[in-house]
Amino acid sequence: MARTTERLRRYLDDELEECCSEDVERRLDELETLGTVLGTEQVASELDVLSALANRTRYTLVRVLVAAEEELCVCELNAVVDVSESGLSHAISKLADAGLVAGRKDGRWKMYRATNRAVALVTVLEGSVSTDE
Amino acid sequence: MARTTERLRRYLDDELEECCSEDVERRLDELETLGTVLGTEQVASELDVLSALANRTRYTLVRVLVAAEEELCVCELNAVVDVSESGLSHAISKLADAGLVAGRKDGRWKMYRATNRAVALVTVLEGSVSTDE
DNA sequence: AAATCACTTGAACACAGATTCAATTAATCG
DNA sequence: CGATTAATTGAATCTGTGTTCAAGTGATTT
Repeated sequence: MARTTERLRRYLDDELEECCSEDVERRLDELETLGTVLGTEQVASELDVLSALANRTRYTLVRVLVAAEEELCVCELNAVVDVSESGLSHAISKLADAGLVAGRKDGRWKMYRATNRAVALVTVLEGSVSTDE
Repeated sequence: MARTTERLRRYLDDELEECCSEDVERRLDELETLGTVLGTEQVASELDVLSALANRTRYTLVRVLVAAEEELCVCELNAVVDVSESGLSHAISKLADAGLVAGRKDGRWKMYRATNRAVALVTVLEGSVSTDE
């Protein structure tokens, strides 16, 4: 961090014609603030969502459920991904924890649907990735 | 897959009063279609973006750059995350590959800014995670 | 031009995460 | 009720990813 502060000071020297240690302190504070505008808890929660989506199996499940626009049975989902029954269950469980899918029991079958959160994220991702690149 | 198909058949039996093997075939096709509406390449690209974001260090960098609404020097970014200089560089590199940040060299300093893609994703994530839960 | 500086790259290691197998729960069927 | 079925859970394993250390690049300063 000492190393970092030195370099930052030199940068600020460059940037703002002249610069005193107060300026460095102030800038460090500003940067600190940028990082903590939203609580750690919120960020942790967002990271959970991202981690849940960042996997081929799970992202495929979410994409299918969003595209389906209806709830699907676990046994149907089994047909779209290439993992064991158990692997599928683990995947769904992680998605449910992240609030990306929601389940409902119907007799001996279990139905899952995509949540609004999932729809919003998939939509933005599709749009963003297809347009600018 | 044989196992899967059997179960799916029983489910469809349950669902549609009666059901023949054609129905099962058709449903399998429908599910297949749902998964492949958008190309594999597109999905791979979306997964790259998600993987890039799904990490505390990298997500923090993106959040800070989005919040800053201006380009920041690497030496400034070094002050907001807790990794080595090298670790920071690797992180930025992965974000750049995913099209989430873009860099510009300015003399001996290097400046990075968040891309539109990053702004869109962070915005939706913040909104989605704070609102419905 | 040698030295310093800002940043990047590659290799190595250590840890986390994804998948599977085996066992378990909750529900229906005979 | 015992058996079968759908789905879940936990333990174990194996792969992949994040981080660091050491070395390298390109720019700037003296």
